[in-house]
Amino acid sequence: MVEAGRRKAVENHRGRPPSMADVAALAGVSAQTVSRVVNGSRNVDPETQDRVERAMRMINYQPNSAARALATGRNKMIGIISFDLEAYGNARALQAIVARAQSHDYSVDVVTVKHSNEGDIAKAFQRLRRQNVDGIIVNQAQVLDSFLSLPTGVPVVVVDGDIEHRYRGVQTDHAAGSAIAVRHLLDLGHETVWHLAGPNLSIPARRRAEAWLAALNDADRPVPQVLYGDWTAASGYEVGREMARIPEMTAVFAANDQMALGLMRALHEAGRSVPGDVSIVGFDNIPESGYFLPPLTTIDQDFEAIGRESVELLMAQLAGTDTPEARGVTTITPRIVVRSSTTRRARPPSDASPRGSAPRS
Amino acid sequence: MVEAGRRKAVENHRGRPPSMADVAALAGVSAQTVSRVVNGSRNVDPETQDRVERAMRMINYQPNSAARALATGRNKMIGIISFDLEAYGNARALQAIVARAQSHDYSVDVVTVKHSNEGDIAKAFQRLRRQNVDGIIVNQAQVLDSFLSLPTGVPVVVVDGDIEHRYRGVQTDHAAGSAIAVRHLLDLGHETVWHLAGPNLSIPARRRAEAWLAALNDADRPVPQVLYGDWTAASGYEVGREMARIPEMTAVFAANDQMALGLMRALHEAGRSVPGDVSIVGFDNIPESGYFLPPLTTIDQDFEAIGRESVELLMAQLAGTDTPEARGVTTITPRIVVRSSTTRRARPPSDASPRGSAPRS
DNA sequence: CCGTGTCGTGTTAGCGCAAACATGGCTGCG
DNA sequence: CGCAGCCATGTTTGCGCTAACACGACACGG
Repeated sequence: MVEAGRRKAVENHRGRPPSMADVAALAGVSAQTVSRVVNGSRNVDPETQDRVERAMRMINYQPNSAARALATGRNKMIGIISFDLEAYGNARALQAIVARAQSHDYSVDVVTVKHSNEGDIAKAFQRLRRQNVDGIIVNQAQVLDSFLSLPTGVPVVVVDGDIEHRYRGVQTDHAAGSAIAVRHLLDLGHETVWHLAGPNLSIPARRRAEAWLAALNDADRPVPQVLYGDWTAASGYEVGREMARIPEMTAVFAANDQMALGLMRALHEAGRSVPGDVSIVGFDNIPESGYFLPPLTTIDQDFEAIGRESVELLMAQLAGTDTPEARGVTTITPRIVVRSSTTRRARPPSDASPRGSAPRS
Repeated sequence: MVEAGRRKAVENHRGRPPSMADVAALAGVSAQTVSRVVNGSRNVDPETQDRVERAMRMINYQPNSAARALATGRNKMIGIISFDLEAYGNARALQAIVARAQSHDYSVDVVTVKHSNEGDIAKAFQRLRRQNVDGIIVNQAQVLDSFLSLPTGVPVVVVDGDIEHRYRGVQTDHAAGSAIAVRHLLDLGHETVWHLAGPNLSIPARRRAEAWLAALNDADRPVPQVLYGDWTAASGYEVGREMARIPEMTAVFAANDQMALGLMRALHEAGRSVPGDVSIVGFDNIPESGYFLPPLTTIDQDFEAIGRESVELLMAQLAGTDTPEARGVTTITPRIVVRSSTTRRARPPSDASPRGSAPRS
């Protein structure tokens, strides 16, 4: 009986969910008036509005978004193309974007892409276009911008993508973050700073590596060879075992916290203490990094800001308040979080002892 | 000119994307025949099919999913309700679900819920219903099952939810995993095992705590007081500072890896070595856990299986091949990954002499 | 040679909604 | 007092697609 009542509330006599026509019949008005109430049109008599709203509640009416989309051409839905969600940064950015979109009453169609080759990304775009999304946010595109010339027909915002393309973008200021990290280590008296980089395909990884190089050049320091990981702790550990054999290495800037963790373990196993012998700075400020041994000094990215800005940029384009000529990129500035993995260099470079018999193999 | 050509390919003369009618006109057939080609109907002359396909490619036709949804009542879209994506397990499960749904050519509408109170979840359901999703997967519902009696009108699959409800479910066998963890520690000679639990609101947390208790009772061991964290490393650290003051504590089962990390740091600061003085087992096997100091013994969850099973269960219901009476829950068995954070108890409870003064780091 | 299928295709109608236009009652102002 | 203008509401139409049915051509068996 209760069950029957519940069914009744969800389906009308035609065995389908209630439509505007059902509401209209119940409230004694036309379907158009129901539509006006649903969409908050101003020109509705308060009493009529009340009657319609009561009728909607009575049969538990929900607007049909497909019909609305068909009639208006808009869907109140944005698409997100995202890569590996196991990566903390990607998941965080996705979370922030979804939350922000919801606050605008937009739904989110998420497409994940395993490999960031052009074919897979083109397929992702096509899938989203079929779903009639109103706009697309590409989260952390790890490829060059060639795919971005695909005709999508909808506004696109790119997060941490290549700056040279024709779409709106949002990005963390990787260069500023890297510069702060390098500066921090140099200020602690280290002769130079080594770099454990992310995969060269990744645009953020390249930006961080370039900024590290620039910061060393600015300070007129020797530039050690770059070593590459793939963002994982495992790769940090592998590369770290090689790095541990370099005696003159006293400071490392790792391109993310996971690789820093792997590096720390490798150094620990090699008997080199952090920060006693080697100071380390990470990037991302993952929630665990404050509890590593030792707690990691790192660069904090503001993912909330990335979500906020990317959605707002898309909304502005949807509303037409964003001029097409404004191809700018919104930049989010990161900040350093100093913990215990960095310290003043034990043997200062100024005195008689050999100073940094520079790079190596 | 190129630009104009591109526009032409995306829009027809009416300033809208090309429709079936446009394809039909170009191919010299009716719209219905185009529909048949698009949907792979068998009763189409190969030559006609070829002509239609060529026409579609020529004007870059994409079916309009809103119109299809309106006409058929199906949307090729499933909804996912997910909680905090910063939590590794949630992000992993989401990733797996999305990937699996895509392989069925279903799109995914993701709704995130900040607080798992009934109101917010009801809103999430409503939002998905408005978007006309064909089915819903609730990822890691952290509440009791009262909300699950909401009339949704579509099939629902619950991941790690309460087993007592009327929907299909998929879950990791938290009980089995916890039992393995406790058994592992007892087998190493520990008198009993302490438990650092997740928040009591969480169903997986409660299951793990209950299974820990049952395992101790089965082995007829004393049951220490449960201590609660909130899944974060920070909470593990806070609780850990208290735990470090309990001298008789030699083994801890932490309900996830992050809390285990915080606990390890607290013990380290208190001068108690892991695993020398205290052995620790975590849960989840996050990618970083193999690089903690020491590498963490933990219970590995098969998130791929969770994604696979939950989507398949939903697809079966959509296809009608799942009988409504079959209200069972698919269970995924986890496995232990033994690393260095656990070792044989240094001072065995029975004899006098210390046997095997455990290795360190 | 005519019924009965089957196959390829066309025609019609309607899914639920909102844009555009129509209508009729009322207000306000010269 | 009469007409312009506005307000609340109704009517018509079509968004793009597919279910259901219609239709002609041809095949085959009795």
